[in-house]
Amino acid sequence: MHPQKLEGNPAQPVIRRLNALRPLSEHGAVLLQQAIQEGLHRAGPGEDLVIEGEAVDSVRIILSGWLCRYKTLEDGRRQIVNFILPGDTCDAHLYLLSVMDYSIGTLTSVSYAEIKRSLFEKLVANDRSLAEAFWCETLVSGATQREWTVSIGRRVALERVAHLLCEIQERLHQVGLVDDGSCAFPVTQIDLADATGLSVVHVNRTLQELRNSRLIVLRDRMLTINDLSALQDLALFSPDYLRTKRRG
Amino acid sequence: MHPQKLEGNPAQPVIRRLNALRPLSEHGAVLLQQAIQEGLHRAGPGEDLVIEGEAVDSVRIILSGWLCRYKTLEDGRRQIVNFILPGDTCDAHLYLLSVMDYSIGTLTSVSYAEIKRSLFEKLVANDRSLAEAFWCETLVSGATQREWTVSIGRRVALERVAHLLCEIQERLHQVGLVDDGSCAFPVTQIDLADATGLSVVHVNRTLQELRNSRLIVLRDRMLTINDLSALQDLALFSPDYLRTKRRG
DNA sequence: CAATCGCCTTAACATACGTAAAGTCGGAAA
DNA sequence: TTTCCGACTTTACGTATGTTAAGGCGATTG
Repeated sequence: MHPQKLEGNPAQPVIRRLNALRPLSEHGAVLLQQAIQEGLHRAGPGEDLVIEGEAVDSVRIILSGWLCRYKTLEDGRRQIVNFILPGDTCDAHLYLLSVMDYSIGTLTSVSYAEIKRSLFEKLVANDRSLAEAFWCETLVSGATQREWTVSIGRRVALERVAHLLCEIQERLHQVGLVDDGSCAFPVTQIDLADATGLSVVHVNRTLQELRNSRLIVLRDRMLTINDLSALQDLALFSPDYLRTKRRG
Repeated sequence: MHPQKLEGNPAQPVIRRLNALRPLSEHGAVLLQQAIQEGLHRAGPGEDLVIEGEAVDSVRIILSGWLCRYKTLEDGRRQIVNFILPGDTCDAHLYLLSVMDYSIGTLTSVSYAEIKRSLFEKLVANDRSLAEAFWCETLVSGATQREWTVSIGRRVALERVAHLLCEIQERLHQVGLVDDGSCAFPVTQIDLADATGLSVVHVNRTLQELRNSRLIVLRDRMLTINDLSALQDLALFSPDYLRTKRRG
């Protein structure tokens, strides 16, 4: 599947992402694109696509827009455990479990493809490269979750916020959504607080500090990282966990 | 595979655990036991079986003993991201990625089976129930990682420590290693601190508080939970994420 | 037997971060 | 236009948790 064939194709970020994890066969890419075309959906901002405790019977592939996975405690405390970005697949295999252990909410309006479990299983049965790519995605998402555990457990606020910004820009970069250090960043400080385990006030303080040291510009839902390597050093960020090289 | 066939069999906890995730075929259970018999190993306490940044080419199934997955930051800060208990499989599919994003260290002496990637792939290719069981294990471990993120991000110290104790006893219970509310607990307070994102001193304070309220007894590497439902309430613990029901 | 070591415990003190509250600002709605 | 609302910002203050330091105690070692 060559890049030039993908221009203007809504499946572009997905193919690009999966290809990076595990090169797709021509056949697999075609199958996947068909399945995506047939399952197109949209949702507005602030909607829940999946609710904790319910069963799901399909896989969703995000074509554009941002979402997050989150869990809530009985008393309302909320923790975002992951951001879901264009090209990401939600829950590629989670229908194997009986119920979801988290909710998925949209942060922006999103377009996505919903693929029924039966069709998804046919896809991965028919093309090994697809099956492996989806599994790699699940594994990388696990590695990301571990890194979040480290971040929240051991990084101080400044490092933690910086780390999250680095991660997001690295991931967007992989699907071609970073332009000269700038990318969309439609995350409110409330969301940022719920993602980092901090309070909103402290997230605000921390962002001010990053702004004052000229490391970032964050305004009008746009993030610009002025000095990526300085920010990465500050955050103790290494992109390895997000960059899976193909392996024999 | 009936329980009575497993008495004194080192593979018992593994079969038991996988069976709960996805009932194994007789054929699959036999294949697995053979593979385990042929790959038996031991390690002492305080050893690293896997080191962050290195490649692995095999899967390890823990038969007895405790381990943990951990990551370290450049300056030495360390975060345990998971405990690995008897019956658990390490990294069932992680050889798909090029390098490990974490280390695995032993907390006690352990016995385990090491299965080479090539053999493991034959196993799962030959028996669908095995393949699905291992994938379910990976998914449950992902759900656990998310719960840890919530715990560290949003639970206060007392809840957090209590939650960890509940999780561990639930998991040990599933493989038959809890006897009347008591189980082994070979985790130092240093480890506990690295797992909860707290300092050792504060872990100590927190344990004192749990002891003083008569919820637990923790002494000589043995943990007894006196009032499980009180502890679970305190921790906002729900075992759902660890209890995967089979699904059609 | 003394010496050492790892782990646990406690105390005193420091601080990163949370909470509460109020004000600003821009965009959407009426 | 006016009103409203959500998000951002800032201040003042409180506290959960971290840091440093020291002592105890059992197990191991020489």
